[in-house]
Amino acid sequence: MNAINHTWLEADAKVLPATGPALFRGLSAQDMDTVYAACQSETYRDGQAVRRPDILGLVEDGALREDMDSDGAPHLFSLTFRGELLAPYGPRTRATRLHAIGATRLLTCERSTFCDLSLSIPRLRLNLLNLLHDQLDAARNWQLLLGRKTAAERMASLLYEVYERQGFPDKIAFGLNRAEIGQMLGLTMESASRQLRALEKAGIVSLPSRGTVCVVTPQRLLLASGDLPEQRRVA
Amino acid sequence: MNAINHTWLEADAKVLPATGPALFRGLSAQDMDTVYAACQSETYRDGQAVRRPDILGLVEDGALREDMDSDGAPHLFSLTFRGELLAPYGPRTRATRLHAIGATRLLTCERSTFCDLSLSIPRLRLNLLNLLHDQLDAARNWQLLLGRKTAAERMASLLYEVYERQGFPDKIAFGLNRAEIGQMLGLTMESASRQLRALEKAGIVSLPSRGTVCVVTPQRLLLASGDLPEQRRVA
DNA sequence: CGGGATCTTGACTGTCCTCAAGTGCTGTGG
DNA sequence: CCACAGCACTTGAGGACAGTCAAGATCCCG
Repeated sequence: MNAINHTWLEADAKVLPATGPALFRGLSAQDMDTVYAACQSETYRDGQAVRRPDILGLVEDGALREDMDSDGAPHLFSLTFRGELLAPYGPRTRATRLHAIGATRLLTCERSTFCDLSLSIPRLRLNLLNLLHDQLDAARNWQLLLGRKTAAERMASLLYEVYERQGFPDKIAFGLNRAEIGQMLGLTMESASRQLRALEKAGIVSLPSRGTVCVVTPQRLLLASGDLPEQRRVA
Repeated sequence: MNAINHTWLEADAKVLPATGPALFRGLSAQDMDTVYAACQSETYRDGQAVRRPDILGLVEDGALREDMDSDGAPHLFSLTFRGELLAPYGPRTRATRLHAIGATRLLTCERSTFCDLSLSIPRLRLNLLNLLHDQLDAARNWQLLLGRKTAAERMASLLYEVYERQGFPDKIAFGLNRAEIGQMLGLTMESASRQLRALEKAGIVSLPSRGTVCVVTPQRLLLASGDLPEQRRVA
């Protein structure tokens, strides 16, 4: 390793604890002040349409759903939770629509503002790049889910992933109905319902009310998702 | 639009015709010389394992396959053709392996070198970001394919996509067997074979030899892929 | 020409989708 | 407080599509 100072892709620095959003990893408190001063925070009600940010959208609170129009009807495509970045859209991105799930706060930034910010805080660019990589990873994992998993494994995977991304809460508040869960998993409403009930009957989750799921035995949920390395079949 | 000059995310410039790799879009001939002087060009034989580049890998000639290990056995996951960029890997990327398909030339660049390059050629950073966005788009389209398409539509989609990405050649040389085609599409070898033969019987493609597909009627192939907007069912 | 790998095809099975009926929430109005 | 309507959800029966298993055909190589 040479010691040249690269402003764009610098090595990891330890300035802030790794608690906050990944976008702000490694930023000093002073940097954060600069960022917040430059960005706008927008608030949305449950179900309200969200304007897609120019380049950067960070969910500060609540959650966002992204719906895609394919074959006529819109269908739920992805979720973005608190602390996560909205998937950016490139020049050739399919049209999707954003809506708030519950009361949601979104930190956004104009393209030009972000450019200025990233000039003074190079670390921001590195973080954005890493987040893009993460999103690519996530998309690939989802490809694995849709291409190679059974309905039961898909449901378990989705539940565990949401459980994990929401920080292992007592109850995960989806705000999604069976049809929407099915859309994410490439399943019908009926299949989604059946799989969810099967997990409930197995004692892995409980369904106290509509749109709410409690994970009772996380290990067994993870096991059911087929993502544990021990499950690999012998060649 | 204000006229502030942003070195990182500048507006489109027209310096070179849009023929070459998207990574070099908008670069002057002089810039290109700088890039090629800084990067290494590696040559691989058919089937040879490819060292994953640090940050940047551009396929100058040939093609690369990327295999992922899930549930024990490796399976073909994605293809990168001439002029395209290798999907970058983030801090949390699943382990994948790269192999050349046919004689392949790969332009690579050290992380530090790329940093230096992008300092002197800011446009390079913009292009890289746009390419990342494109890859995210592609991953999402593939999610759509795996989640919502039938076997027949998947096969047609794959063929048309490869046909398009290879520049509409007379014959597309896959270099893949039925099992590998199936892996990409979330199908078995037998299903892949059946779907290919169905397209052949329908006169949409011809299969002159193993690993080779000729697109006879591109329109009908595109139609079979289910990606034409006219096909959208009325709500 | 022969051997091995790849591909094709058929019969059967299983998973998930479709269609349909029924159940249980939730909010509203009497 | 109850009746009711509307909606989401559940459950079942049957069917379609893709997977599995197995046999046979074809190609490619030496």
